[in-house]
Amino acid sequence: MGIIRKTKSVELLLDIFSQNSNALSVVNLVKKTKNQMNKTTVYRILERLESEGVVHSFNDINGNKWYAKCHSCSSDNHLDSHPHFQCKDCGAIECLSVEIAIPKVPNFQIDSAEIMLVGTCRNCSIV
Amino acid sequence: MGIIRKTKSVELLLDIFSQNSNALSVVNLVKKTKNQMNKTTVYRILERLESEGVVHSFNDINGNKWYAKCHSCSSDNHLDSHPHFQCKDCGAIECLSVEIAIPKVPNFQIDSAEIMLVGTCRNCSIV
DNA sequence: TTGGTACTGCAACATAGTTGCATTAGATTT
DNA sequence: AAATCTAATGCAACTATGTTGCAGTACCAA
Repeated sequence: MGIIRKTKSVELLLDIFSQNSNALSVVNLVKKTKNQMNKTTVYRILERLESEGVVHSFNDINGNKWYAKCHSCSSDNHLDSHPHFQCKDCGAIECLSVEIAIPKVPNFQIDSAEIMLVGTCRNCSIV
Repeated sequence: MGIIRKTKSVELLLDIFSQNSNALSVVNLVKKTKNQMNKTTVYRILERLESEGVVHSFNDINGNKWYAKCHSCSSDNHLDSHPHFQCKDCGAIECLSVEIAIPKVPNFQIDSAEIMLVGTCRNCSIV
């Protein structure tokens, strides 16, 4: 597996990720790129980027898929077990660079954790 | 607001919840009850039960909606900030009765947390 | 420059969840 | 026990997210 080919679509998406420190929803990415590529292509490129360890994905509190740049992932190992923060006012999501210890629970074999913190972001709480 | 009327559909759903300690996905509930009621009714009853504090809802790692009985919620206040555990083999979800401290993160006003722990459940790890 | 194949676009599909509206059936009153 | 009010339901049509198959296109290596 691998990003074997650097197509224009791949480069556009990588560009968008490099210009955004926040996470991006697939819905948003499809909208942003609808003049440049088909939604199927967006979905497939994101899949490839994730399997390469370039981005990681997660679902927000509404069940929609989001992607964000990885900082410490590889293709074999998505180390990032950081929490995500979603603003309930504007909907934006940020990765928080806090390592969260996955709680040990007796009798459960836990491999990973999805932690979504919900609140009000800086911009929205100013108003 | 309130469950003003105890209809047969409401009682059937309450029955199903009382017979299950695990969480139930809406998809599953719609299937289970498709001879007794319309899927719209399932969605609307679950909404009402949630606003009453009888059940709480959350999304699984695939973005689908689940409901589980509340143990310490009221209609104003969903106190349950417990984590959920989803088995990646069979897909079942259990509420874990562990109180998780919502991490404090500087500069973020956090109101609630959705914590989904992913692993292998007892049944699936025996095999 | 040529050829293999990864990648893309398109159309059609799958599934979860929502909405409007006419009808039905709980609960309450008489 | 009948009348009444309106919450609750069924249905059909819809929206949105995400997926699939396949034919055609465009990367990249040789």
